[in-house]
Amino acid sequence: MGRAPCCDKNGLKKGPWTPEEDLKLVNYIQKHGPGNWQNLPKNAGLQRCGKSCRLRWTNYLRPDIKRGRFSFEEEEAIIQLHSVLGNKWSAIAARLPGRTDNEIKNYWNTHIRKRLLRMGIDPVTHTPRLDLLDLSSIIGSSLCNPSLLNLSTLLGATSTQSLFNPELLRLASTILSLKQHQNPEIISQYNNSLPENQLLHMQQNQPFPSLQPNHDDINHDQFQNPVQSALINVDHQGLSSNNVTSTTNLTTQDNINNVIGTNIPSTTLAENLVAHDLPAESSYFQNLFDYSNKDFSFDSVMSTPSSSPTPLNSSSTTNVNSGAEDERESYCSNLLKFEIPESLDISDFL
DNA sequence: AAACGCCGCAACCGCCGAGGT
DNA sequence: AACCTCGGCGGTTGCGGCGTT
Repeated sequence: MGRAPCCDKNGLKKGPWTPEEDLKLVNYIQKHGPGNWQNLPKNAGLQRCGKSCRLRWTNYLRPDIKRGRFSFEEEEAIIQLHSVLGNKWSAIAARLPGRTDNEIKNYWNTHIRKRLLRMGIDPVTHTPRLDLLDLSSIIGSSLCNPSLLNLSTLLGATSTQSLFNPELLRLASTILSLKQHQNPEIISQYNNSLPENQLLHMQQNQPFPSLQPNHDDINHDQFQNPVQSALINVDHQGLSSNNVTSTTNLTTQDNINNVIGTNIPSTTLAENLVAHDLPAESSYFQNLFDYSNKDFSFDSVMSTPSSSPTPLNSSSTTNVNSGAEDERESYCSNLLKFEIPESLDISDFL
């Protein structure tokens, strides 16, 4: 393990520590305490530099170090703390008893960071970014489970099953914008059925405003974005499966595929979470969605999901970590599924 | 079974700030 | 004020293990 000795200047050893060296270091510190690291190796009879001894002690030999896999709670804490503190590993480690900054840094770089990237979440800003989304893995996981291929569910084929989450909106945004460039005539045909003001939203092709957690200065007007308009238009302008199948034999999937010109399987965020091995009940994602939800200002208009036994908490901008377990589950439900009541006229909110 | 490539992680490197002289 | 030492921190490296071909 570790870097091999690259030099041996000053007669000091480098590279992996032997059990004998560890024993010497532990014995010395147990007797005398760390004290001056510069003098420690000489006094302890070690052919190491003080820095090397300090690192070995703080990162490996310290008795209060907790070894082994990170628990879900620890992992969640790391993600949340990182969203606040950034790469301040020592500050994060200070809040995780028994874990060292080096261990947390390694775990972040080898596990969490990659997982966030796969999910299309920028590990630096903690905001959803479609350009980071590993579509191939999502598509792959969807292909393995044909039941996930129901794009009509994603885009709200029935008004009681509408799903709204920023990642899917972002996905749809890019798909639509890409196809707008590739097949402008198709988009144009589709747009002909839309009111002018809604058409404008779709053609603006602007990126989503950044959904930065942990900031209070959320712009509540940000929910008026072209993607959301587009998706709501899809829902309201006759692309629902009921309307479509009543006039043609095409399914909503077919219609969407016609619009975007390709077969894009869909999956819900919950399925993504499962597929990427991240616990769906993570409050990090509750928060992430919470802020997205805040952006969209939908929290005040959403009704209780029919599939959820827990009423939607109307004050979704509160700190989810301080709530009781049922509240946590409620937020989880909100994270994973948004539903719009049949009677609700969404255009009122646009 | 061997070769290859990827991944995890311990350890090193270089920089920086605090404190002492 | 300038210099030096020390400790801390974040970034990077590269070996060993493991899975895949």
